[in-house]
Amino acid sequence: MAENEKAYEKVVERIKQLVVEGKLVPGSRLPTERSLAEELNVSRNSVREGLRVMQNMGILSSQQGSGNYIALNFDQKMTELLSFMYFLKGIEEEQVTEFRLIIEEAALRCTVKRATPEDKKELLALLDRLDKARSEEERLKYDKKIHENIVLASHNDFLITNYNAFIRFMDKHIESMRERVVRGLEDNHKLEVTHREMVYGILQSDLRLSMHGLEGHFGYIEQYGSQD
Amino acid sequence: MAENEKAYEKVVERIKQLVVEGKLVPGSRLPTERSLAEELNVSRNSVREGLRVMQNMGILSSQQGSGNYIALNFDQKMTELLSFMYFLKGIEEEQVTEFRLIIEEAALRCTVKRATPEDKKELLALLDRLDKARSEEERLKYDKKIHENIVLASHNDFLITNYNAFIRFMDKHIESMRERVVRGLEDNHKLEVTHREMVYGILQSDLRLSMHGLEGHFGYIEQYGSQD
DNA sequence: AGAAATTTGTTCGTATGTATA
DNA sequence: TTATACATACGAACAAATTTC
Repeated sequence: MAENEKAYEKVVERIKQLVVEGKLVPGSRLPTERSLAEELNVSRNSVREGLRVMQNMGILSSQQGSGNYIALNFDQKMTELLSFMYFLKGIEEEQVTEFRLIIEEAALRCTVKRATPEDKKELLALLDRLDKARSEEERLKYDKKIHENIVLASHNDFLITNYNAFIRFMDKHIESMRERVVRGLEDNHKLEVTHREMVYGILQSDLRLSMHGLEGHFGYIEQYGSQD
Repeated sequence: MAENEKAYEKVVERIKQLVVEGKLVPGSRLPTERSLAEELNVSRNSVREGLRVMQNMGILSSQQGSGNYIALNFDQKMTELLSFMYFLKGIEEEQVTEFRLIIEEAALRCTVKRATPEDKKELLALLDRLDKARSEEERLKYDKKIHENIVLASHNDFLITNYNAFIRFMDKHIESMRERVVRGLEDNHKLEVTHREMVYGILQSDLRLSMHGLEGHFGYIEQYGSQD
């Protein structure tokens, strides 16, 4: 046999196989734990170890008394996982800011081309709320939301997933960065102008205006945002 | 109690906590399964379910007879996971090509600024081998390697991880795409010129030249590479 | 080198809570 | 309501690999 494969790996591979073959689609009920155990010649505990792995990846959900079902809502789990891995890797600050700019710049290009009327309406609403916000806490909230919605409006799932993971990973870092930028600029006016340019550029499909806003935004980050 | 948290989730959270607190760093040995079980008031089976989840995420590795350890190299598992998730998401072809261009364009910008003499030497060597390659199989190999090394030379871990996952996920797709492009262009000469421009641009820190090569490359993909 | 202790790998049996017909 | 099927969870046992003395 020469089976170096662990028992639980058999289970994971079997489920993956069924998914890839299309025999399991979202909503499908998996074979019961007992029947999987019998089929793969492993114990039920090993089956459970394998199913747990898939469950934690967001690929299936378990319902006690009913069964295990293919779920396919891994966005959340994926985000969680990516952030934790980035944390473990301990990536340098320079790379972090660089990557954020890369994602946002790419998203902006897509969004200017592709934003729907609904996207535009939402962005305008957020800009308005940011404008009327009275506390720094509120401004931080809508600042974040504007950036997030620009990425969402790119309608590119790769960009969206990466951005979500990144933001989750960097949340605290970004908050303190905004603080330093606002302090450096003495008030938020200049910063808000950059948001306005980004959004108006999207509304008018004017890439140059949007990019000018983004470059200004990250220019301030470079100028005032660094930690030391 | 009203504990909705499942037993294995306790374990995952505990390990994460230890990592975040810095009590576990890459290479550390975890508490034994039995001691974790006792500490968290769960059975050893539940502990194992939790550890399996972490193991499959690439966060830890198990050695029979020795113990469980926080992993040193997450990259491989991370790549594998990302690829599978991308597969499951079933992302549209348009988004795929778009994302690839985004990553490679961003990497090129970084690499032109940041490539080390070793990076440049390696790229030049690969270009030479691509030039001298006699079979289409060999050309495909060095084509891939040049793109990969350009990303590696960006020295941005986010970009590198994403590219690796992406390539793994899209490997077959990219191979057949190159085939169609070469057939469309009738020979590889034009395609090789784009590689040459990218690499020479990096050697001479000439972003414009590099970008011209990349744009040409993806232009051919857009023109001939689509599936239908 | 070898024996003992430790630790993970795997299995089985049992009890319990939940969903479904 | 009852009976059945199912996941959840625990504990005990032994095998296999590693470490320690």
